[in-house]
Amino acid sequence: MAKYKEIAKKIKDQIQENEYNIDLPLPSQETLAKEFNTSRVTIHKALQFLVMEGVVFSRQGSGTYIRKNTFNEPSLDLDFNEHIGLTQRASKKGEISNKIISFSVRFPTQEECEKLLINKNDPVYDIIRLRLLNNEPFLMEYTIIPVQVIPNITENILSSSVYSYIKNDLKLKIGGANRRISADRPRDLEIQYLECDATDPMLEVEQVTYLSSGIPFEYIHSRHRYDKRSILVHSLYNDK
Amino acid sequence: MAKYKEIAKKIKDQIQENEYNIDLPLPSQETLAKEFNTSRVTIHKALQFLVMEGVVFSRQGSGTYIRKNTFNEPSLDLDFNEHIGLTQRASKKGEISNKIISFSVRFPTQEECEKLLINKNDPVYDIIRLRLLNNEPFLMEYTIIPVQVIPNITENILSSSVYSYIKNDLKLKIGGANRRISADRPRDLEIQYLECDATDPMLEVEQVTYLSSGIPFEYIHSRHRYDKRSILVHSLYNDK
DNA sequence: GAGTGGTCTAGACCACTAG
DNA sequence: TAGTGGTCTAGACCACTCC
Repeated sequence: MAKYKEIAKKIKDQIQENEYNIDLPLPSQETLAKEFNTSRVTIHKALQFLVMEGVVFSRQGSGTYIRKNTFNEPSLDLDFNEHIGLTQRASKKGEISNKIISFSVRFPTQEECEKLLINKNDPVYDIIRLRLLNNEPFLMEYTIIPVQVIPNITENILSSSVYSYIKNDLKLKIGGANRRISADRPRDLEIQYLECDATDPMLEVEQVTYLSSGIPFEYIHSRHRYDKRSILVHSLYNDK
Repeated sequence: MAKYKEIAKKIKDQIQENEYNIDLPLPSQETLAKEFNTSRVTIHKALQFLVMEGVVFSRQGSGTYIRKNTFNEPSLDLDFNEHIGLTQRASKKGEISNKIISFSVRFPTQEECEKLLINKNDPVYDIIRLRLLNNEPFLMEYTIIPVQVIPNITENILSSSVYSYIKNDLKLKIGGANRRISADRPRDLEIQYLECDATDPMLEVEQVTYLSSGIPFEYIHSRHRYDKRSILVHSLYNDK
């Protein structure tokens, strides 16, 4: 791991173990540079990294301070600033399991071609899964994956984690995702499987995920029970 | 403005004007460094900035490529990666106006004290506004602002933009925000003002906004008509 | 092996904050 | 005015990709 990330991790750990006074600035970059036996630029980069994670914030001329975050208690939140897949993410809160509702191969729709940057003759997997936490259903996921990009998907893989198949078996890296979040009414399938009422709102996340090569590899609609899920986002503003 | 941000802006403009072949990598960092008459570190920083904005992505050993984004057509999206306030943000799409439903001063609740890091004796503004695009209501906003942090708020300011009052008149900088997004049923007030049905889902954003000094200055619940609003987020993954 | 992006250094200067 | 973080440089080495 890069030195600046290691330093960032150490500082973060120290913050979480209350080794710094939360009301005072951290030691200056110069002090930290001596402490970690490195250059100030590297310390600056480490702190920058923590700024992006929302752990600290810096004020030119004043110092770097610990950020007192607001939404960190919660129950079943999905934090887009944590960079891990759903399975690992939610497993902190309990036992995640998957139920495969359907699994097939077909040709893509026009919209799927556009989102996944493929041709209409490139077959895609069409997967519908129900996801449960401690055996309680909380989300339905409609997944489209191009066969040529992620080949040889099996029911076994779908029951555990597609992400670890991609990372560990195919040795591919995941680069990022674009998401659109909205609210909607439930469909019949969701009323049935999520055991919710026809008047219950749904929280929908529409998402295209990319490999680090820039190739999109999945187009997902996930629809969440509104009472079991919320999404955390934190933003920085850079404009003057 | 910092040199690396100026360069980032120029490169971004060039990309948007199709001055680069979208399927080929950008010129190498070394080439760009010569072109912009600067060091490679500065070019690297500029490209890093564009990576964070989701404009390009880099692959070690290969090059830096233009990202073909997926959700950029839309109608009334709120993009958390654009760093501007609602008023400017949505004004691209039409005429934004505000209707003040109520405006008062009171002592904060326990929860408001915790989110805003204030004491129970520090008065807060309590503001309810209806926001309209082209005279059609699309969101209701419940805002709590500590009087001591943002003093002298008037109905006039509320009708235009609190953010520009903070930036232009008070000369304060906005640092960032934490948000929680969820879905919910509408309340009576929303059914009335947003002209929606009791069974319509609502998209809710709960948000604490900070000044660049780290002091929280507003705690907002905004509740959006589900058919008029979605939220865009883009994420990068850094884990190996 | 040649070319690419990622990281690191040491030193410098600047912009800003606070006493 | 002293101390802080923000930026920039020139040069170096490494890890990775692609031929």
